[in-house]
Amino acid sequence: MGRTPCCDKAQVKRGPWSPEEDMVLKKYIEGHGTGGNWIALPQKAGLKRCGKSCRLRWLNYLRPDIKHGGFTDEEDDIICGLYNNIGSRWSVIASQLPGRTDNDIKNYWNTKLKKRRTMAMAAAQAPSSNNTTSIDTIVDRINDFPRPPPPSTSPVVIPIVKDETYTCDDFLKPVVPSPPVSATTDTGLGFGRYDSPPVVAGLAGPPRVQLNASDASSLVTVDDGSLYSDWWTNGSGDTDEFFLEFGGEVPMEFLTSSSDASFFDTETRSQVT
DNA sequence: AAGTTCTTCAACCGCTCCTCG
DNA sequence: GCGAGGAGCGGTTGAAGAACT
Repeated sequence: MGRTPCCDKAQVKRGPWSPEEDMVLKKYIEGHGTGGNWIALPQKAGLKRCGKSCRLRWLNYLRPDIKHGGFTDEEDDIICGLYNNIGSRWSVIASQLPGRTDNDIKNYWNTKLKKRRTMAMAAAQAPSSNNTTSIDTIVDRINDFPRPPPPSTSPVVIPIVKDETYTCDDFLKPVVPSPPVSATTDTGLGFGRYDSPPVVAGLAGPPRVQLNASDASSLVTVDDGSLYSDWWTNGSGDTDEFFLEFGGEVPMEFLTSSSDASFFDTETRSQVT
């Protein structure tokens, strides 16, 4: 038994809204308000639409003072900065941008800003001409990487945007301070997803980091000729995001192959296939 | 000019959260 | 305290138009 659907899909119209439907919905809400009940609204307004569809149409398109497109540089910076701080909390980000909807911002991020960030990451990581780089450089790059916030059970604090300066072009500078570095661990610096011990690729054992080559940033050859990489991964399955905290002296020591998704055992420091 | 690929964004889906009885 | 139902949210899809070959 699934849950009762909010409306009968066979009875409601779907797809793009016609100007007539827009007018009916707009006039009804302007005259009566939503009544705090979107499910009942379409019937009252005489629309053959699902209540959720009406809500979405109103909030994302018909609502007064909505701005579409034409994001300013300042808005770009705010979105980038907030994404850096709180991740894909589009509704929270939208609340900081008057006239913008979460859907608009989400689309804008996915089509424009995400690409820009990817390019910025690639540029920041481009190996030097002799194809080697120092460990210090790698540590700097890793520290400068934008990263999603660590999981937290504490309430989300909405940043006060006006008191902070964000620049998209300078997006690699983290707004969130990096976690404190332990002086005793020598396992590198990075972050990714933590897979609960019993369920990673059917293997039991210690925690493992899932590395997904498609999301991993480029490997870098360091002075001694060995390969290093910071990384950013989406992982898959039932995973919990976490920050791996590594020491500052040796940033990474893993992953000499960048082929398909692989797992890295943080305890044995070996790749698990 | 025609076909193909890419980009954009409105809309849908399914999930979680919240409220109320 | 519990369950039902509505609201809200984020991820994803797909149609339409633009750009490219």
